[in-house]
Amino acid sequence: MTDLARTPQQIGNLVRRARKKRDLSQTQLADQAGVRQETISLIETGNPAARLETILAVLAALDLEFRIVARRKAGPAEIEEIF
Amino acid sequence: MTDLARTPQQIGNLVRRARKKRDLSQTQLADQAGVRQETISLIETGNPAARLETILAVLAALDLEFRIVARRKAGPAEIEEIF
DNA sequence: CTATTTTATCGGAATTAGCGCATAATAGGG
DNA sequence: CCCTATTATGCGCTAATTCCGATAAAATAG
Repeated sequence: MTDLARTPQQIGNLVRRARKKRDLSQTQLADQAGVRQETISLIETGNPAARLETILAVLAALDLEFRIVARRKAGPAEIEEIF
Repeated sequence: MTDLARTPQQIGNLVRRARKKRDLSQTQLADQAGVRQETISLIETGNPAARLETILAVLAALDLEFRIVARRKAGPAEIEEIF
């Protein structure tokens, strides 16, 4: 489970994986994050213009958080981290 | 340097610190990130509705990146991480 | 294969980022 | 102190999220 989050797609994939690991539906996660199911759908599919506060709310609902770190050269495991 | 980024404010502060460490003005950073100086100003002051792609572009311009990790209990050093 | 859950999508309304252009306000150096 | 570089705001505009209320479409269960 790579936690690298350089693109909206990667973030969306990580959100989806974390949500499924907790056996939550988009609707359930949406409720906990205070947003709509539609919004979760957009985020998981990589909406690049999502609002920062929305992403943060979703991560918090999943007991996750961002960390800002020095950019590292992407290793083989991270290349094209689509799924 | 705490890289915890739970709120737009924390992210803004981290961006500002990283920018200054590199001796860049908002205008210079804006150019590198492909946005406007005003946008950098807003981000640094904690604009909660900033677009995700904008934040990612700014971080990339600073050679930084997000990582998504399990939320940890905020230690004493992170409490009220305003500056 | 059918029914139910889950996810993706639609129209409209409201809100707001980010752009262009421009200028106050603030900070810093000489 | 003053002048300059830097940062914070301003207005009009376009574009796009997000909300609301629903509903297709897709996936899963029975």
